[in-house]
Amino acid sequence: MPELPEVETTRRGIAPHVEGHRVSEVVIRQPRLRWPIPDELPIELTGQWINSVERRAKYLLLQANSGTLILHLGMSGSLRLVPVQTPAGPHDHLDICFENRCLRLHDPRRFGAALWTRADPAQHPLLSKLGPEPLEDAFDSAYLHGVAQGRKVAIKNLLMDSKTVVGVGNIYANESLFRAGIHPGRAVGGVSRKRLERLVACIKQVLKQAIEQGGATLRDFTREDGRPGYFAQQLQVYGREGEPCSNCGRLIKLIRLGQRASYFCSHCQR
DNA sequence: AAATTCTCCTGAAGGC
DNA sequence: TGCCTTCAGGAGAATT
Repeated sequence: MPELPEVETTRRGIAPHVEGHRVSEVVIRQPRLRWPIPDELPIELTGQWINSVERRAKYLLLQANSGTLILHLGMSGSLRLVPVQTPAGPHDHLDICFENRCLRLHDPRRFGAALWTRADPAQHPLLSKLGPEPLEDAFDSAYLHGVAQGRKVAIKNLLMDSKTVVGVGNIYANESLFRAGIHPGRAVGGVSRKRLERLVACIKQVLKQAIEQGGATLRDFTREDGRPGYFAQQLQVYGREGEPCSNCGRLIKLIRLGQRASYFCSHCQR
């Protein structure tokens, strides 16, 4: 499931094939996603040059002259670059075609999105209330300490709340907390400033490493050329219930926090 | 206000 | 083998 590293991997993969290229055709095959793909998208986007491909949280922003295509991969979405005229299969929702290639959005579970805005995308309702990017300096221990003050929500739930920090989904929340030695269910208000500082460092570290590895391929995610990401093999707790902790050898446990699977070592994480 | 639950959807996996 | 049930999950909406 695409989290920040997978979306960033996708961005880096498609950018060279998209930036500075002109859209020759837009084909909506199956408009039903989280929200319908807007009918006017082909008229708005065809003929436009894509100036840049940026990422905000898990959204990809394809910036054209008159507006921006906002893409989200949901949990099963992927973007592939395919030769023009490549036959489409099930769950291929959208093609953005250029001279030599088509950018194809594939999303079986349809939690993704493809939207168009003529305004500043940062002001779009989906983006305007997002917290800081985890890899930017604004996300530091002072900020997290301020957010955590007086709250009793489980720290893992706070990390996965996009108002706190964006891009950290279930996989990387679990991994970050393991690296930081913090129990995922701990009430966030009671975690010391020093431990929050370590957590911030671990979040940045695990996200950077995952990006270097091309993201983690679990189930559906593939890169723009169809290759998998290789970070899945580096995961130390996610999906490893019953396996020995890589640090102490005790068995990894699984609990549910906010309906989400939370994996941890009860010896190493307190 | 903060925290929790619900909801969308479909493929995979497990049970019998 | 095959049908049935359960589960996974991002994130906005609804509810407590």
